Amino acid sequence: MKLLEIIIERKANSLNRPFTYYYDGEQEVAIGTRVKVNFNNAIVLGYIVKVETSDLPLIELENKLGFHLSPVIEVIDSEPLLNPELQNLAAVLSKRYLTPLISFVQAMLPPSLKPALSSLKAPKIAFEKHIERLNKPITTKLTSQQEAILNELSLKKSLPVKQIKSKSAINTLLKHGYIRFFDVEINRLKIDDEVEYKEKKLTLDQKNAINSVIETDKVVTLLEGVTGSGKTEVYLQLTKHFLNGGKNVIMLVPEIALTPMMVKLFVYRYGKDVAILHSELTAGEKYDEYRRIARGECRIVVGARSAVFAPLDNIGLIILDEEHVESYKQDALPFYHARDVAIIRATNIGAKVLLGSATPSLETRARAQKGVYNYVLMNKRINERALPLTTIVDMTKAANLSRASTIFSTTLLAALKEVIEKKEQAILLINRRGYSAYLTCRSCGHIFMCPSCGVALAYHKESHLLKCHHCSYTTTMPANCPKCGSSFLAKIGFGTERIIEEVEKLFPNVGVCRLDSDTKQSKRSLAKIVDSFQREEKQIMVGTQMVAKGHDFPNVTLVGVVLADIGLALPSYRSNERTFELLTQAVGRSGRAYKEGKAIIQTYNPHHYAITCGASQDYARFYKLEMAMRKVQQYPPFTYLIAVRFASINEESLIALTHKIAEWLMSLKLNETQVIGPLTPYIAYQKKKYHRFIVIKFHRDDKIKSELQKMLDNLMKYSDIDVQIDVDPYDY
DNA sequence: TAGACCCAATCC
DNA sequence: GATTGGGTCTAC
Repeated sequence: MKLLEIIIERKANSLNRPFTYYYDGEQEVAIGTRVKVNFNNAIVLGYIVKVETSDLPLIELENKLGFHLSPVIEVIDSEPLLNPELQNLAAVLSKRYLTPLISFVQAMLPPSLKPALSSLKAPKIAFEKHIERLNKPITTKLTSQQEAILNELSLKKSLPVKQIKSKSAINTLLKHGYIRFFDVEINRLKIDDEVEYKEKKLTLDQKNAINSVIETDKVVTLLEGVTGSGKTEVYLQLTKHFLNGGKNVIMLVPEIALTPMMVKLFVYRYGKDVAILHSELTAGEKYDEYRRIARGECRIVVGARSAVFAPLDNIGLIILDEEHVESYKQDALPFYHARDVAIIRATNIGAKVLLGSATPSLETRARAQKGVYNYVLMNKRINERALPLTTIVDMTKAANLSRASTIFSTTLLAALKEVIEKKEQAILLINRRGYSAYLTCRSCGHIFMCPSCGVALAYHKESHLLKCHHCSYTTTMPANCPKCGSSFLAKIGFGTERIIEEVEKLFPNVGVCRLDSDTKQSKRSLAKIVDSFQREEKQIMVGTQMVAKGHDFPNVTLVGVVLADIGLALPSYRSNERTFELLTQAVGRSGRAYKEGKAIIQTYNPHHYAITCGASQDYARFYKLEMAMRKVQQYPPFTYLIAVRFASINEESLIALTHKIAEWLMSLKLNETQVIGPLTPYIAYQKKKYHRFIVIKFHRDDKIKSELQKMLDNLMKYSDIDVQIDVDPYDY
């Protein structure tokens, strides 16, 4: 009889431990395969983490172990889902991030293979029916169609049935036993590789960068290269170098939807050796790609965040393009950062990591500066192109405001007019969806709030709804104030919809389109909007930060940031960095081809360095000033942060417990460690639960994680309180 | 995390 | 008398 230790699909801290079942069936059982079991009156899938054999009878085993043993209902897989390298990585990450092991195992696998009951209903292998020739000699008279099929079969060995027009010819050939059907596994993902690529001659900078990555004895290299310095070519040629050396490569990009070019280039260059993994693939496509990688049929994986877990063997290099982009951090369980996972994984297997960015995250840049990472700079643009001429408009100065519009300054209005007259294009960026930021009652001051989050609801004109931008709550636009009954409701602040309206009012005959997460509902509509703008059917595009990313519109000569300050006020130590990055990106959209570009930034903080440096695309200065700020405030990279988040239906017990935990953490008197809180988050009440959090700021992790682990173990008793730990949080 | 069990409130 | 909802407990 086999004793199996399994972890089950539930992602609760209190269940983050193995449970033992017995199995006396015939099938092979190994670490890393899934089993179906009965767990506390429910059928769940478990994932085997240990296998033991025993000759003792069941009753004696139960006595020895001290609990009742249940049988495994079914063994699902015939072989392990994860190779030993990934098994080990999951275990390491679970410890590092203080997160249930099962959540990492699930993150590593496509929906069809996840240890979760839902995987059994997910897509299976897809087949296509083919025919092949049997070696029975031809004894009957053949029609011309039958003959044609046999001829083709003698050349190609097998043919997909759906390619053959005449069903009856197939049937006759089958009946005579000349051919037979068989199934061929197919790949549901069709990759578009319509792009021209010629290997480019490298500049000196690029050659240096490539050699530096190859020659360094450090695991990580930061490639800081200004926009247009040719980082992509460095990635492609480094990939070639590693492939030639017999090693495989993972290429991570922030969001595939916004950077289709990178995928196309790799696919064009390496064809079937490339697999693609990202969240917009269907479950079937993910499954097919995953198996191709696991079977060793590919040598390069291009993908988003979770592709860092690709089951690729023999990895020599992991590249992260746009290393600073926040989407590399997963903001739900398991809270990992793809960059850190890449570094851990590469270190374990003796591979290298290349981080590329024009504006590296401060942590990365600081480590490069300190010599922890190898540091390569490429600050020459290949096609020397002037930076856009950027103007910062101080919206606190009355002289800058225009009579024609409450939103656009005279400067931005004039620039828009000029673009329209010249038949060029403009992008207007406003980092807020909807029509107005909130709705308030003119007579009593009531503000319409989300009942589940307690934040102001945004008014959306197109759908005529009040929407919560944090949860899915929506309600119809009320006619009267629920408090005083007044019908004088004011829409305060503005978003993309309002900007569109303003543009249409001011420039009635100009085509305008909107790009934000409301209009991008589906993959197709995003592409449609982008396409129509690309074909210059529309002259002005209004959108959220989405418009600032990736796309290349050669005829855009004006970028207007309607209100640059929105991000600055957000409660996070990273808000300056976010604002700087957004502005740098936005400004960089202007004048990308031969025409000279302009950018206009409207702000109430015209002297804030995040805004001035963003406007002038001065990363070096921003880095210096922001580092000074972080040092004073003791934020990363000068410290490490861990956020411990608590949630409960019962506010009183939540407050009591979080205070107790904060006091306990402080009483540990850990070296150079600061315990902050309990704090009330921006969204203090959500999904019927109250929220609090504690932040731990520290310089070195001597004991913190082990103490937090103790806390989690003790907290198992309090089932009415959820605890989540976010290592290296972004939203504090 | 989710089902089971218990108890009380609520309904026709 | 049956049904619904909330709180608590536990898992191999």
